[in-house]
Amino acid sequence: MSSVTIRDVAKKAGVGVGTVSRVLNDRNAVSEATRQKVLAAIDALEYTPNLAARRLSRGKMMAIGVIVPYFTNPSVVRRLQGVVSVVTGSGYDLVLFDIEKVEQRADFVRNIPRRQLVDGLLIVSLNPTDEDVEELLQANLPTVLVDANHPELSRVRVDNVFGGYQATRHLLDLGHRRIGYISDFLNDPFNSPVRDRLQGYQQALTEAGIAFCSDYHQQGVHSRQQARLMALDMLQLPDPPTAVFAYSDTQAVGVLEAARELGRRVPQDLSIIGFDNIEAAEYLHLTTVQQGLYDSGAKGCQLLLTEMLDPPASATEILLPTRIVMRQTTAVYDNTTRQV
Amino acid sequence: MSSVTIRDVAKKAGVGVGTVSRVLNDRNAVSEATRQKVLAAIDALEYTPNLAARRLSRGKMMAIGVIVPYFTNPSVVRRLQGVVSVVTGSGYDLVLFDIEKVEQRADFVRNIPRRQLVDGLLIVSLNPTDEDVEELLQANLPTVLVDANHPELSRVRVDNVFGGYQATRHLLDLGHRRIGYISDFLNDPFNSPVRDRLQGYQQALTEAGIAFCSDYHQQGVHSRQQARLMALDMLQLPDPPTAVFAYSDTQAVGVLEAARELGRRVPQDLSIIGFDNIEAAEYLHLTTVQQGLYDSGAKGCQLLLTEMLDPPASATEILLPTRIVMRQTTAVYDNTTRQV
DNA sequence: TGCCCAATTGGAACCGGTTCCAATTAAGCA
DNA sequence: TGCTTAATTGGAACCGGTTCCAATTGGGCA
Repeated sequence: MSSVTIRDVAKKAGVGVGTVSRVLNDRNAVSEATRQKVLAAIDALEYTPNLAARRLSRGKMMAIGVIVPYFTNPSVVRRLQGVVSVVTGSGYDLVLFDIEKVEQRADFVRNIPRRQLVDGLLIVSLNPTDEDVEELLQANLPTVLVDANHPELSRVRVDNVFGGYQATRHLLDLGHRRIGYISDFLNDPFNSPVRDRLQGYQQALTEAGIAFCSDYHQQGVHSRQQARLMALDMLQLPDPPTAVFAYSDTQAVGVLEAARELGRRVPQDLSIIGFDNIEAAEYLHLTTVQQGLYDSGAKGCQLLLTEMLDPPASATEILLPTRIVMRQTTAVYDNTTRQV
Repeated sequence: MSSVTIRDVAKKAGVGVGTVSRVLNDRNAVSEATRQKVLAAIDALEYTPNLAARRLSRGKMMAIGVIVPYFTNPSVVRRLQGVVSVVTGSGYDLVLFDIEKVEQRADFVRNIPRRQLVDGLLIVSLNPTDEDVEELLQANLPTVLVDANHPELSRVRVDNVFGGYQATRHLLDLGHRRIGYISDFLNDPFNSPVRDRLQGYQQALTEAGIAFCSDYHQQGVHSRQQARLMALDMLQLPDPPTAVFAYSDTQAVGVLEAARELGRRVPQDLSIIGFDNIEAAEYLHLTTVQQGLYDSGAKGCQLLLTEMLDPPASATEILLPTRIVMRQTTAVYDNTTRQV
């Protein structure tokens, strides 16, 4: 509750407030003797600058905002961890906004710049609309997208078309011909990776001379449970897929559960590949497409800090690589040992 | 970059700044006609109050801080989710501090109250020292602990002694007599649950007339990998335990891996029980002691908001229940079917 | 009609920093 | 020694709100 102000310090040290401020901010136009006097006074009074006042007069909030959707999603949490690692020690504070409902999104994106709450903004796994971007640019608020895309904003992401291609190609290379894709809803305007990966999936199929079969694609809300239900359906088709590509590891786990329920052995009877390489993937021995979740957050945050210092002329794009992590849920398609 | 201020609005509306402020803050001492004029001016100028200025003059930051250690820990993340759910929509912003190194802790706890950055503080899974508490109380900063303990601070937690007792008792009830405990380091001053659960474990053993055997307790840094190594050791003792109680689900997964590596069937040859009931526990079919992770965050945050409004005379404690969630990693001890 | 009180309203002072400008001091040089 | 210039320093003005106090207005009542 110490409301000792800079004026108290100035009085105690027998100097002017400007001098104290200069000492606090390391402006070097202060003689060593004076500096020592001021530091002594600060120490004696246990003075700490009031942040709100500093922010007001500097016009900077010394905070960066992070907008995160569906905080329950492990891949989002992992990206956030990357962000946190960079923010901690940058001198900025991290203000977290969670979006659980679609309506909240517009509110946040609109209000954050207006409220002048933060000096920079990180938007994770959420595609902004053109109007959002307009608003952001007009407010002159440095913004970086992580795992999201818009031509006018700087961004860190992966090539999801290629990722989907890689996953599908991996299964094709193992000899699979009937390959399912279990995904989030395709028509979610804020989630473009789901469409990109489908595109990669279709590209790989086409390349292999296989026609896309709509029975082999199911979409639903993003959850293990829902993925399980969709997989249960798909695996009970008259001519079920021998391999499934799941949009996320979370969903792949649902597929794994469905397979177990139906008595299909993985990988002998069914190959499963996920996407993300979340921590659970490792101990479930799930083959997956790895993307640098943590890195995307860290890199995005670094990029933001850089751009806050000197605003770039145009948006930069950092593309992180994806790669297959082979574990034990995919195997060569071999009709002779199959039980189904 | 609209720097339209309250004075612009006042001029435009032809009223005084005080009146505009009153309209903004819903003080009802404003006539309807004036209110309309002001609102029209606000609309026309697209005015939004400057947060920093408001914070400075009100002396409130409208933000709550959350200190979180080891953000990588799934149980911590889950608690944080609970916190986020309550903060969102409370009108407060959430400022997140991550502590990865022990040295950081003191810095944070010391500096946060001083910097007057937040109006309330939530400390998750980190026991404050007496000095920390002294500092906090002196700064008059409302603080609530989540999954941590100190008699002078309000807190939301579980009875870890009882939780440890429950877990061990469950194994004893299944007929096990050689029961291991795999845990974090006991001497970590900031982690008391690890000692509490050990106490419960020992209590249950004593009650069953079983002497505590130090070979059956291993401690190490909190990670799946380390738990795996410790389990590997313990399971290769001449007279290995038939059941293991792991301090956390994360560590239980490590034990699960060790068992698999050694060819021990779970639960036929080895029973494993974890603690927390994190999401992964469900799809790994891990028997565990459930504690309301999400709830603890939500309740803690609610408590904090309440106490920020009217400071309580003394600290409150909310004890959340724990209960066994039986899944498929524990079974009756039956020597006849054992392979080891 | 005149007086009193309550409801509104205007605006100065304040919150606690930063910054800029003018003033003072000291150093450098002829 | 006198003058120029650079280095320090003090402190008023400012950032953009809120709040309090004094002033104005209008209604109710005798």
